[in-house]
Amino acid sequence: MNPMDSLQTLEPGVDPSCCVPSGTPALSTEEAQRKALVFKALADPNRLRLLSIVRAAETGESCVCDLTEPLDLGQPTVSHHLKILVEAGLLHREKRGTWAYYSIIPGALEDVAAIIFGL
Amino acid sequence: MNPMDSLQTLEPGVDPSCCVPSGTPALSTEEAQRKALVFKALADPNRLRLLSIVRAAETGESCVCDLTEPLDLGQPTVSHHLKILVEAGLLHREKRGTWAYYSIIPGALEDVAAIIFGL
DNA sequence: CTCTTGTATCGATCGCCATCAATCTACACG
DNA sequence: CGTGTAGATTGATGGCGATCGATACAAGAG
Repeated sequence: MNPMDSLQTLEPGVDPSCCVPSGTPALSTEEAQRKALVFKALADPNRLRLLSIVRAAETGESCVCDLTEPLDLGQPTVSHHLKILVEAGLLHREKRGTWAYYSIIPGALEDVAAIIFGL
Repeated sequence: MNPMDSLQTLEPGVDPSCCVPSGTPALSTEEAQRKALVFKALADPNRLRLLSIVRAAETGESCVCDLTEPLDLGQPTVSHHLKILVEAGLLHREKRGTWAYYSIIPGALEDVAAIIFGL
């Protein structure tokens, strides 16, 4: 479960799906599983709202305390959702002092769109 | 649970999210839930493979019997996955004779990408 | 060092979902 | 009509995930 490993390694040059022969479908089992991870992260309403809030923030980043209230969720739950978004390669976590600031990784949303069109 | 109702009504002109005031986050609860439905449909490896196979088909459509084998799943399970994809507004189902043919709804993938960039 | 505050982790619970076996429906063919 | 086949539906089951309360960890304030 290596963080920062989902979107980054999605389309390496050695991707065997570029010219799939036959027998196996266009998408291999492992590829499908890896790509599904990103959509799993997006498949929760509260996580979509988290991304929306973080993205709409003026500074481009938000700390957990700013995210707990508008979602009407407990702090552990919000922290859990943020972790999932980080592991999916969508959010970046930076701890400054007591607070943890989350921001959208540049290009992450474009990468997700690329997955969709690359099906 | 009205089929054909997920992606089609995603961006009507009256979408209240275009100029959200404040207080509530950028994404309302209902909006987030509706948009999450599409990603839920994409959040399963086997469903991603289904989309991939249907999309790669020469005729642009496939029947269930062509999809059961490459996925190594039972026929009821494949039928279930296809239903979810249809209800998400991603696949179109057309029954001709004994067979049911599934094809990707034109513009559906573009609509999903629009959701991502419109967060 | 102690206290407080922000955040992460743990453990448990509950509901949803993926899957299968069995059954049902619809259609084609004699 | 009966038979066979493609597909959908149902019911049951096992596992994963969303949520919470409690707790642990980290860092600044005093």
